[in-house]
Amino acid sequence: MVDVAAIAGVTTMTISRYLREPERVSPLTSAKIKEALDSTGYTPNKQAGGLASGKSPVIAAVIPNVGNTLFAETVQALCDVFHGSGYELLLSATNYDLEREEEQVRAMLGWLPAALIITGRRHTDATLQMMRNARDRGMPIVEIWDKTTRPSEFIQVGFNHQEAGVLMAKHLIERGYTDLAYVDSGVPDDFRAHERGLSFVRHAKAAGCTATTIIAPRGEPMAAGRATLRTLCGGSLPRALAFANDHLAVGAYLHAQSVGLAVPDTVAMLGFGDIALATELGSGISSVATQRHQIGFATATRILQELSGAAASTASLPPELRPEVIHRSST
Amino acid sequence: MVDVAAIAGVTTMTISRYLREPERVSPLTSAKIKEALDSTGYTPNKQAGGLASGKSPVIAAVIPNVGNTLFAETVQALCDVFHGSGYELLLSATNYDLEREEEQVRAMLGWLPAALIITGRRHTDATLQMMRNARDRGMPIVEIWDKTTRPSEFIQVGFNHQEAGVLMAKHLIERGYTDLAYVDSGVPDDFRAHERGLSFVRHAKAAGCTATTIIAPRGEPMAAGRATLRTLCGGSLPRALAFANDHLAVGAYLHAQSVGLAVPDTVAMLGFGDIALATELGSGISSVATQRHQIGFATATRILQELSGAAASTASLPPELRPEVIHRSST
DNA sequence: TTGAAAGCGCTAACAG
DNA sequence: CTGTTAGCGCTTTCAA
Repeated sequence: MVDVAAIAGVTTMTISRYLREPERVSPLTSAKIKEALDSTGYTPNKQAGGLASGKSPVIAAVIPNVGNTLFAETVQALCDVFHGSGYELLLSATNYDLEREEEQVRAMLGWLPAALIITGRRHTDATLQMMRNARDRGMPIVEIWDKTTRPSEFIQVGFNHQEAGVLMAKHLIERGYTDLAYVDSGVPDDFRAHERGLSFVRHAKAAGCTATTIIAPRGEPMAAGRATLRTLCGGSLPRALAFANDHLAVGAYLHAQSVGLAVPDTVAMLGFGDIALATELGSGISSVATQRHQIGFATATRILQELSGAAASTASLPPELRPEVIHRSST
Repeated sequence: MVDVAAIAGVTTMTISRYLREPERVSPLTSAKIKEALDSTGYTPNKQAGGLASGKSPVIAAVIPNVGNTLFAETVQALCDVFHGSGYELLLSATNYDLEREEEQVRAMLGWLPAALIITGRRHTDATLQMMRNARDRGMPIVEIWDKTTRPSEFIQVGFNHQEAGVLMAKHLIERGYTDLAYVDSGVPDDFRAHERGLSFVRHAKAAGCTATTIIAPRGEPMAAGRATLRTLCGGSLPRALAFANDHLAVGAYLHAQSVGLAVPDTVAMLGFGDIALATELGSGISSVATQRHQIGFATATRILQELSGAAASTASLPPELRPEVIHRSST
């Protein structure tokens, strides 16, 4: 910056001002600075800037797994919205491990990000402590992909997984099935999937149905779905299956196709997530649409709003992200 | 840090040292510092640290689209390897737009990242200039998902797309097909897909086959694949189709199933990317395996190597990431 | 409209 | 093993 200033014949202060509030620099000076800037290929050092100003144009996001389509699309939406707003995205993956989440959050907060996006509402005590501290210092903290029924201490952009579980049970019951099972994710810390399962089973039983939970093996999810159905075929096969996610459902559906099991006549299947494939496969797999892109979009929008100083009261609430069963032919 | 130092009864320098080189602090002092650290919940300010040390524990990655499974898995691998190494990942998405890429690179370089990961080898002149400058200052720059046959000015971790195109053509020719077509991606800036297509067609023609290129519509790729096949069925259907990516192939495959077109007897299909679904669908779609996880892994490993000061000569070359046709039943 | 001075929180280099 | 000094590159605040 010193070089640029020397070339333009001004002080660094003027350069700095030109970069942040160009309207406060005279047109003549601006022209000189512009030229100097081009000739040097200057890139402002953001660390120095952040240190001096106490803010940093970074937004931190902590996600279980970027490789998962659901989260990947949410992240993509974040990138899209933040692009052009001047914020960068600092990303980290926890691999569904709360300890690792804690480390990541600690590391990210060291960057004094303008906001923190974190997945879900379950965190270690230490993580929660850090989140509260940060919030109290004015940092917007958004929990995504979950939503409690009562008001929460952080902003939440997502939906209620208990309701989602009930929704799944209701759908199957309405379609006339009474012998149900929930195929749960094999990932121990995938709390949201387990939560849907619990309330699925609870609701189904309360409605007088048979309902059990089956845990899919870990590993590649489609293969796990396939394996689960294979195992079930060995014993007693429930009349209708609700899956923790579409990948499991797809795997099971494909297995059914390959062994000639009729869907939904012999076994009905309901997925969760509504990935593109659910529409395309066979005559369509019924699934719960979750608006994963919308979650990213709403989160980013809400954060930008908060950061631009819109009072919490005026800040419009995130749009309703209520999940919805998309009925296709597998149920 | 001043507070922590006061509580522990030492100077900030000792705290700083404890955090970075704990073995150089006496056990007694360490214990006190540890306690002070816990009691305050101190989080080091990374901007200040970076500014002072001239390095920053961040690695920048510029990717076309995080929502795409291929890149998402690469990114996931990056996260996994960098986790624990002390580096964070600064991520941005270009949406296959070189202008946007330029902006992003400029913004990211402002963080003085320890390394830069960028997708592909085509960039605007300004981007290239920035990359060269950075490299000359010692920053490892890695171009991923591509590889030129000649030595390149940057580190490349990926494979050669011309060879991949030839590979696809060869596979189909070996299987006895002579009336071929390449279904290209509808994304104009997906250069790598176009490049595979060009050499696919060139090789096929040189081998005496008929070969054309068909451009898939933009939009959701499976739907695009389906639409492409539907269109082709209206006119003359080539005997074998090579697709720019597996999503297109899957869409087309599903369309074939739904209209009762025999695969591969009426039309053969070869995908690219080898996503999990290619294995699972029907009796399997032949596809080119690209080791997308491996690309992330090799990139991260290589970068850590360079950063740990391993001389360029000793740094082991990234493992061979040669694509490979996985033959299943669709060809 | 521009500049001067001070300092953000940390670490490098050296001294003790 | 621990402390002192200086300064990273920028922005804030105030003065001209």
